[in-house]
Amino acid sequence: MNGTAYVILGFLAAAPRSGYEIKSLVDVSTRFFWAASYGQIYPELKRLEDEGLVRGRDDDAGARRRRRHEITPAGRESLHAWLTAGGPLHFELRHEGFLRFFFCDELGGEDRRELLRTIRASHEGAREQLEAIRPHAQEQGDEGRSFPLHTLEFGIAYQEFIIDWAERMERRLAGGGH
Amino acid sequence: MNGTAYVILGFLAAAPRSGYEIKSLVDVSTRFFWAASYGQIYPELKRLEDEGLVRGRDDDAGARRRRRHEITPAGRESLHAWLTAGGPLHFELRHEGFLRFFFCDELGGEDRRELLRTIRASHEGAREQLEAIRPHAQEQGDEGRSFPLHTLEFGIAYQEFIIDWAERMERRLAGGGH
DNA sequence: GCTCACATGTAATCCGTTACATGATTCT
DNA sequence: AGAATCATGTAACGGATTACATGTGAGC
Repeated sequence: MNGTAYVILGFLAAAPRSGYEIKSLVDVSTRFFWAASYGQIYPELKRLEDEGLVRGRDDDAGARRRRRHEITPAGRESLHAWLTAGGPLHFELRHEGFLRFFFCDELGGEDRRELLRTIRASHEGAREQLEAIRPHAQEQGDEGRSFPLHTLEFGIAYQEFIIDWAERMERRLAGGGH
Repeated sequence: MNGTAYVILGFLAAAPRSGYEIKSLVDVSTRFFWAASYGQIYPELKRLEDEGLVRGRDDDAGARRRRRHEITPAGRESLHAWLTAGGPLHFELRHEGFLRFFFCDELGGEDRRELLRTIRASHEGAREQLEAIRPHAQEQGDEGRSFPLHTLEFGIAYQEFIIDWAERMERRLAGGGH
């Protein structure tokens, strides 16, 4: 079972959802530290159904064709087991900006500062996207789920940490000359 | 061309290397924000050779069978073009700890604090690994390449930022109750 | 003599994205 | 009428890891 399976179970634990809804929720919440695409979600929903962790039923209530997925008791158990499991946590970062920065000795001073501006700009963009999501997290908070908002606030602080670092480094390289 | 190709070009820009050496260098430097395995490096070296960005020769100097790879002028150009390219930077984070934290409303107070301790412990581990690498980065600094050390120091600060957040959140959840 | 580090590669597999194909409904 | 959104899926592809296969040389 991979992380994406638990994203699905996690959202289904709060309410039954369609695959489309799960994807939309991911896009306004977990995507900055755990993204997921349709190409994963639909096959994974089927797999979870086969394993008995999710039950899917064609939904005739609305006008539109739609498949409603519910978490099963076994699914809840599996989710809880994952949430409380010991052992190492999967952690993976791929950051092209830092990779370039690492090789910055190959560059001149102006190119270096330009790179830092690019890094800063991209994290400022990410911060804005997170800020745009805040209303959704706040709604979750109003409904008694406070951790989506905690997570979002961490995410914003995380972006700001990198932005501040880039700023400091820009100034340092500007001062030191080259 | 993917990021891993540029890791290779970046290291070859400083000195000719074998595939094995490149992998070893990655493991003591870029792996925390850009990892690479043999399964990527060897085929990628071949591909870069086919494209004329790298020249590989069987090395008879040492006793051991070994293939020595040099960057070509075209390779240097390609590296420089990548280092100074505009446009968005690839950035990807997958963090199982935050994913769990996001779904923490499903848990009780003690389980939440335990999760935060697990998150903190894993980043403390990462920080130690980075500290262990410091001598290598310092050597690079002594040889005139200062950005590996800058990058490492950022990496350590990054780990500490997350550790501090986890600590604060632990205290907050301990105080406020569940 | 044994083990560790050096050294090169490939194959299977996994995980994930992108693009495609299809179609209904709602909003303007 | 047309565009956007809701909705479900698959196929092709790419990127990366893991495990495997093989062998040499250096130091204990």
